[in-house]
Formats: sequence, C-alpha cells, structure tokens
Amino acid sequence: MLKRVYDAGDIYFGEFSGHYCYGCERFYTEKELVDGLCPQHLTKPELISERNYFFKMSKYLPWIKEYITTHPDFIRPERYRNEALAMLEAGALDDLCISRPKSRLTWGIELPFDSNYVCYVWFDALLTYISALGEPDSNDFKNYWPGEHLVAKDILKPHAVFWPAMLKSMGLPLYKHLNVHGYWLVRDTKMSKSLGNIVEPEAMVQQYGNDCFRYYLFREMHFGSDASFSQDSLIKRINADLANDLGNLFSRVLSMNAKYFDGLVPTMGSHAEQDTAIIELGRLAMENFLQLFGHIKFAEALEELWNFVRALNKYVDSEAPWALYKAGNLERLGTVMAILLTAMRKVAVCLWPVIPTSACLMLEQLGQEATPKTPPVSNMEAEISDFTPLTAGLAIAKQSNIFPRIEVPKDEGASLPKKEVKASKKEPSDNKKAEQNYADIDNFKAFDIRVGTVAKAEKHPNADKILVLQIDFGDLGTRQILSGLADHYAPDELVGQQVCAILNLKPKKIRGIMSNGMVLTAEGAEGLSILKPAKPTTNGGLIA
RNA sequence: CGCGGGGUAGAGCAGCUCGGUAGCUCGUCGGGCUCAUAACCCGGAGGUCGUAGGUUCAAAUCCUGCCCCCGCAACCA
Repeated sequence: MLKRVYDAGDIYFGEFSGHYCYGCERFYTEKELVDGLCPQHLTKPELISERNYFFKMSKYLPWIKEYITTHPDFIRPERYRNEALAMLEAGALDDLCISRPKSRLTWGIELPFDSNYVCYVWFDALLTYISALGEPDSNDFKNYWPGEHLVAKDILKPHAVFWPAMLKSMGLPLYKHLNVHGYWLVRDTKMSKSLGNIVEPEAMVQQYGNDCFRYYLFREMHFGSDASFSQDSLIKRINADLANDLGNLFSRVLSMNAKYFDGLVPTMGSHAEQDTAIIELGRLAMENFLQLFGHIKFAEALEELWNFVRALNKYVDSEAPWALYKAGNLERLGTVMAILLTAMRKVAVCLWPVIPTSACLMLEQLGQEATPKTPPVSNMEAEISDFTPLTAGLAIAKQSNIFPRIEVPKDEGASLPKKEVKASKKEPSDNKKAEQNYADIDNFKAFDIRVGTVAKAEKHPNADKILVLQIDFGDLGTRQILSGLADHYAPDELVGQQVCAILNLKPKKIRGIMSNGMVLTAEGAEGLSILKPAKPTTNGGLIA
C-alpha cells in the first residue's frame, strides 16, 4: 500500500527541523513551547533537523473538501460533516510525517522503499481497515470494500481527512459513508477506568445473553448522540420489548396454533378489512425499518418495527382467536392465525442482523430454515412487499419461550450499580503478578508528604480544571501548589481545610504558573476528594 | 471571545429544517380479556416545552439576551 502511494508520487523525502523533545518523542512548534521549554518536561528541546518521509496530504485537501461538499451524506450525522468542513476551512492541516528513522525508533514496520526508516502512526494504523481483508485483489476485499465506516466522535479528523486522502492516493474507493457515533455514558459521565464505572460488555453478555445486550445497544443509542447506560434501563428494555411484546407474541400465537391446529400452519382465506390494514401496517413498518437501518438509525428503525409488533398483539386481542375457536369458525380462525404467523416471520427476518441467534430461533419455530451466519432472505424488498403466507400444513413449534422476563427483586434497584462496578475490574491477577506489584518501603519513604492548611485558593486564570493553592506548612513555610480540583471543589470551600501534599516533587510550571508539590486526593465514582488528617494536625506534620 | 451538543409529564427521548390540536417508551392510576412470559388490550392522571424579551392573528418550533448541564480540545505534579 505504501508502495502504491509512493509510486503515485505522493511521498516525498523532506528535511524537517524543529524543536524535538526526547522525553515526548515529538516535535514542538514555537507556539507550543513555554519560555522555549518543552511544556511537558520543562527541558530545552533540541533543535534538530531530521530527514523524513512525508505524505502529500495537502495535495488532496481540496479534493476532500469538494467530495464532502458534493456528497452531503458522506459524513453523517450532519453536524460532524459540518465539523469536518470547519476543520478543512481552518487550514491547519499539513502534510503528514509518516516515518521515523530506525536510529531513533527501533521497532515498527520498515518502509518498502527505504530500509533505514520505519512507518509512523498514520499509515500503519489506518491501513488495518484494508489489511484485515487482504490485498485489494483478494476475494474478501472485493466482497467487502467499500463498506460502511463507523467511528466514534473523537477521531473524526483522521477518518474524515487523513484516511480518505490516503485511499485516494492509493487509487482505492472511499467507504460509502463515514458514520460518526457518540459515547455510552454512565450516570451522565464518560466511562473511565479511574472512576471505576466501566461496564464490561463480556459480563453483560454473560448475565443477559448476547442478543438481549445487542438489542439494548441498538435500541438505546440514537445515532450521533451519546447514550446512557444503566442495568436498570437494560432490564426494562429487555422486559418491555423482548419479553412482553415480542417473546409473548410468539408464545401466545404458537401455543394457540398448537391448540387449534395441532401445530400445523393453517390455510389463509380471504382477507377482511382489518387484515389488509394490519398487513399494510406491517409493510410500512418494515419499509421504514429498512430505510432507517440503512442510515444507521438503529433505535428509530427498531421503534418502527415495534409498532408492527405491538399492532400484532393488538390484532390478537381484537380478533380474539379463542372466541373464533369457541364459535367453531375455523376458516376465519385459520386466516387470522396464518396472518399472524406470516407477520411473525417477517419480524424475525428484519431482526436477523440485530439479534441473529434469537431471530434464527424464531424462524426455526416457524418452520423456516435459518442460520446466524447468512441472511435468511436475499431480497429484502420482496420480503417487504410480498405477503405470501407460510406453507399450509407446515409443522411449527407448539410453544415458545425465547425471551424470558428478567425478574428483579423489589428493592434491588439501588444495589445493582454497585455490583456493576465491582464486577467490572476483575483483572486475571495470578499470584505471581501480585507479588511483582509489591512496592519497596523505601519507595514510599522517598516522598516527603506533609500536612498543610489551605491559606488561599483561586482558579487558575488560564486553565479550567486547575486551582492555585497557597498552602501553609508551618515551619516549612507556605507553598504554592496547583491541583486539578476545579471540577470538584469551589476555591472558597478549600480555604482553611487541611490537606496532605507531597513536597519534594520537582516543581513544574502549568500553563504559566509554578506548582511546588502535589495535593493528594482520593478518586471514586463521586469525583475527587482531598485527603486530610482525621483530627487537626500541626501544619508541617509528616505523613508516614 | 477555542469547537460542538443539550435543557419538552416522575425517568428516558421524539417533535424544531417547512410556525397552527404537545407525541412515544417506561412508570403510575382505573378498566377489559383470558390465548400467553403476573403477559396482552383499552382508558385516565400527570407538561409554565430552561429563562427574559422580540417577530406574528398564531411560537416548543423563527430572532435576541441570560442561566444551567454535557462532550471535544487544553490542562489536571
């Protein structure tokens, strides 16, 4: 692939000189430097010039802009399209440096046209979308490329600009759409390891089943926006949609059919007005489902389909097969049941991509052949417009219990999230690993940790999250220490409070202000909490 | 003035592009049915559509100011 780009004349060997910080392994621009020093390490970066390979991305920027402009739905939803265009407008994009000399970076993939260099970041990372399929002449590639591209909202730039430019240069077609999705939030904040609010998908699948979990993810996240996860809503969703509406529909219809027709598909007779109505409603629902699904609007698509599912339950109620049976009206009964069974098949077909295993089970219960690996029908349009009944006389399941309800003990709601958190962080830590984690007491003694009282606290004028604290350490004097507490404490709240801080850390300048130490905090789901002695302690007291 | 999203019934959301009875799911209350997974079906209660103005015969919807949440970026020794 690199060769292709190289052969296209889009890679050049350029000299680049800049301020290079060895600690960060990166170049800094004049602007980024603070007083001529690396903002991370406070060291003077070396002015080095290095010859490296560059990808002529700038050559393609006008083309990308043009492409995005003329293909309004290439990036969706629209607001990310606007963001991408804004990025291109801003003109801050440059050619990409794509190599590092082996003398400095010993690992990495060697460039095909220069064995002294290895590939750096952009190419090796983005290429995996293609390399997973094999070479462009492989079958997989022919079958699956170009496809849909799905990314999270934080990596818009590389996928909206870099990667398309690279593909264009390689002479490969672009993916059909760049679909940008949001995040899953837990209690309105991002999941993060340090907050301990990670939800492990594996655990959820284990607990609720793959299909149920999949259904929830599809159903609850509205494409493009963030969604919030909770086991509570997960259970509600499974019970309401899968168990009550869909599962129960299968259960009631199949068991009735077992009773009335010995588990054989009855003959569908002529349609009454309400029959054509429900069939038309189903056709519409499926049409919308297909359309929305194609636009990655999974939640809305499922909602459409469920209009049909609910209507089918309603249809059962209004047609009351049990009454028809009692009245001995077997012909009408057969028609109603055949309509229901046929409709159920269609619902299952639609659901195949969402909950493959369950959909196959549904289809099998209806006497249809299905496997989770291949789509049950090849022509969805025909499936939607055509209401050919299931073959009369076909033997189908006599009962069904695909989605059992999840019963939650009454006052359980509060304790659920705790389990969630606990179950989340169970790293496979064997004894050996644990032993290696022991720290030497000397490591601890190396820190000079003291008690002090906050004398003054104010916001950092130039950084949102940081408070500038003046802390009185008694005989040791007053120190200025910066801490990322702004999101968790109001400045006034801290004044007069005792805190613990490490004093012998190397001073560091943060956004222009010096910090001479580090305030200790505890981090939990509630946010940050400062550590303080349990009873008032003389300022300067040593912590050991 | 860094960029962006949002504030609509107890909860979660749709509606806003193209002004004109405020809709859906869950929950709640009452009723119905009895085929079914304490399910399903019907009906009710519950909303100053963040806030203050403006445009209009008419504003959740258009315009302006303000308040409050959230994300990205930066930063969190």
